[in-house]
Amino acid sequence: MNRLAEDDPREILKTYVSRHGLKFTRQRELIADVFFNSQGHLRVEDLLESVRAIDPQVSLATVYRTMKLLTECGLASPHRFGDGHTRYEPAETKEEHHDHLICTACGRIVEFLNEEIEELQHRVAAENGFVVTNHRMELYGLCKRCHGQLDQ
Amino acid sequence: MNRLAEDDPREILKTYVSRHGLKFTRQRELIADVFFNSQGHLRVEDLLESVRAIDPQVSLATVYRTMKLLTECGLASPHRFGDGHTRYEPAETKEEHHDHLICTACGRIVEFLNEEIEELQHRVAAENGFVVTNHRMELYGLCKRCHGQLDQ
DNA sequence: ATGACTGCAAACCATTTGCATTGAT
DNA sequence: ATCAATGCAAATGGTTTGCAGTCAT
Repeated sequence: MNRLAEDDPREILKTYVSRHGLKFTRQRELIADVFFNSQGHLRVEDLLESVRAIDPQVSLATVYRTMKLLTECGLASPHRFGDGHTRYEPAETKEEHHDHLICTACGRIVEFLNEEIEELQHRVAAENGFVVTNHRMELYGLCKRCHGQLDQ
Repeated sequence: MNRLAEDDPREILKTYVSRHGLKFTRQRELIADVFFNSQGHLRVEDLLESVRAIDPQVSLATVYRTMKLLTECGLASPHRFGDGHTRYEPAETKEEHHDHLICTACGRIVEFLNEEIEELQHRVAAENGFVVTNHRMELYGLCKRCHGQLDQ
């Protein structure tokens, strides 16, 4: 539960930024804070809204630029679930990779882990001569609630 | 090898179109022909190029509209592999669903089938209360050729 | 002081759409 | 003849970028 300094995303960002001759601005700090304290799967527009609740001057462009920066330093990862919006979630480590279930009725997004599938993916890739660096797997359908509602 | 009339995409399109009060135009026929005689995974721009080699008057908008129509009648399926372009491939039947391996170096796209993974996907979904209607799985990495080149 | 960052507005770019004309039925 | 489809150009919408002023170092 206790977060060590070297695991704190804010510290990672600070280090990355300084090592690259970049600057740790008020906006970057705010956007990163909002992002890491959110539930994930947020669109840039959503982040902007939350950010502007605190500082109404922040621009959309800056949120885009900051999320790109967070992606570069390995703290965020973008996902596109097909609704034309890029959604960001805190980056995962290799050991805790997860995939997504997306409810096409209510938009709910559920994360899941499955080691067996991961292994099979690597096996299939190897059979085809590929070395996999990353993958995406999304299962679209109806969640329990929406499936129930459609039944009479 | 012999394609029956009811399996011929052109016939399926003709039927769909007439049942819906739509028209089987010269452009639709041409675009469908080009599409079904191509290797798949083509962008709309690519299709337009091939189509214009035969009829230079065809517009981009018509190719977009036709690919949407082919998708509606179940003959084509769109994929987005993350380069900002929608790619179309001939629709698959339920029994022959496949997924993709994408080489991030040369762009090569390889299709594969894996029943085991499909089963696991449904199991995982069920465990989370989901009924899956469709899914996407893409494995990104380096194909044999590109992987070899990077080695010294 | 330097040069990276920001906010703004304009640009991008794949895709969609309005409209007058054309063409399949 | 009817009304859907086409070609064109303009619009859309998420995202990016140029630029002049601002701010972290």
